Amino acid sequence: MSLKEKYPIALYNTLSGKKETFVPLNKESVGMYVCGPTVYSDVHLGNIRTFLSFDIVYRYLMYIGYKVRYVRNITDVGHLENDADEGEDKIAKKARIEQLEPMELVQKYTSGFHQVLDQFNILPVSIEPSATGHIVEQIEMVKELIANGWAYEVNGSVYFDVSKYDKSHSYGKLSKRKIEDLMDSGRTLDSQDEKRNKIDFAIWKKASDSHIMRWNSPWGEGFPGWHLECTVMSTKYLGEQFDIHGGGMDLVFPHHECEIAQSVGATGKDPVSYWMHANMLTVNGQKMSKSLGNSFLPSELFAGDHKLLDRGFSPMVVRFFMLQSHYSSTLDFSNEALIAAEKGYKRLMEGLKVSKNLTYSKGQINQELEDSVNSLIDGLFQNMGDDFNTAKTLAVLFEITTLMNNFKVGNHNTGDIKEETFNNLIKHYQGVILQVLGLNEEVESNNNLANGVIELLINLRSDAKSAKNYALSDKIRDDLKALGVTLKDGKEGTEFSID
RNA sequence: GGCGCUGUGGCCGAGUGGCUAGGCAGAGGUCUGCAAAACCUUGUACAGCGGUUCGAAUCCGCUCAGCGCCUCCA
Repeated sequence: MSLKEKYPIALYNTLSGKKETFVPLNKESVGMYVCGPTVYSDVHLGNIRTFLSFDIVYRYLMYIGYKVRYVRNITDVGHLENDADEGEDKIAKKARIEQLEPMELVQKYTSGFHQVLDQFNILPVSIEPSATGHIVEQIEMVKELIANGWAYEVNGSVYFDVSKYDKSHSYGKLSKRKIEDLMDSGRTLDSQDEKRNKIDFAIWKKASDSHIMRWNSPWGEGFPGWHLECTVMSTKYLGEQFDIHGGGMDLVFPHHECEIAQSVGATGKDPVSYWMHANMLTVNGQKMSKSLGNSFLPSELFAGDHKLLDRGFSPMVVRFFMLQSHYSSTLDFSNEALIAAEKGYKRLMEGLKVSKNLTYSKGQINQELEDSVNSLIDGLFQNMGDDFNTAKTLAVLFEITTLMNNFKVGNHNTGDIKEETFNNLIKHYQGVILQVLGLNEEVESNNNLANGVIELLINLRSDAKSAKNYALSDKIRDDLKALGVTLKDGKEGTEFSID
């Protein structure tokens, strides 16, 4: 029985508002689409949280045996600066400010994005399509939407007719909105409007004379609307219907709502089985966002170069910090919380190291321990399978960590449990930490010279201790500590760790 | 204004109607030449007020506080 059969997954579906048992369209494989960034500036930590959340989903699905095609787009055109369908394209505007060709700008921030993901050990996705690479497909879909009667053209722009769509399908079913409320709330556009109704959205926009990013289309030169790219690219790479669609909570409306309307309008099918949304990272209770000016850049975090931070924190500490909460809860970012997370992370990494040095030796089976170890292993999968609850999974990992230390110290013998159980425990303890949660050991000094010198000092200290020269032995210990090398005396001798 | 979410012990943060979350910090102990690490033990909790129930942090109502979406945003 494979892991994915043994441990079914329940996940919260925004569409139904309930936790549902995950049943993929194809038994062995999963199609997942996540809305990627608009590459007009550096990604901040809030963005990272979302991509991390889905990295966990991706990793766990693979760990339990699914083949996953994970598509995450790069938005490099179509996001307008202001009110939907008004103002300047973000990419074009930033390109002008930075005096770059739009494509240069896109390249710059796409590279930066990848670099940051890599630092956080977020795996590359299966396919990473860009909006500008799919203009032809987008034009095709606009044509289909017009042909199917869901869209209309005005002065070279094409809009989706939301009111008409709502008469036969329910627009707003994902975000639980009623079309009447939408009609009489929100801001009224002050400029002339080509749209039949204010809630209609652009799927193709005519390019003004000054607009640089433009393509030929049956409606003249223009560019695609924001929501269209995701519908087009998810359909192209995952099919008209696929399993999971994810993104940040702030994309539920209007972005994902519009995606559903476009898919249904174009293919007649509801595109997604499970909609998942990651909650926001907050700072002092407020959403971290560029426009509020409270965002942290990864580089500021690593260097501690931010007014709210006393010092820097490593990417893995931040990853651990984020995994301590559930993806669907808001998470508040603070100096104190990071310090606590750093210690917890180190404890877990020490446990990992201990687990690597344990070997099994046969003994008398302690049935009570045997049972509790088996339920710990089950707990790992049950908690991950319970809507990817990394917080609960970490709690189990810490319990196993204590057990690992007990094996090491001799409070328990590895032979107290069956060999098969022991091997299973080690395998999944390490597997969940490294493969599923993606918590790597930070690159310790692989410098042989440094390690050799530290070992030498440890030996000298040991000699000094034997000679009861505690002044010298303590000096060695304290001076090494000052350099960031912590010595730990144990039964088997002295170990060290480098901060 | 409309729709929705949150409020847990010193801090962060899980949580199924009845059974220990976990991490960090604190207290006591074991080990140690002393420390550190590790191990063992350990306290204060569910915003307020009502209600449902044999029993609620967990369900319902009201109040207070904070937040999100409704405009670009992960």
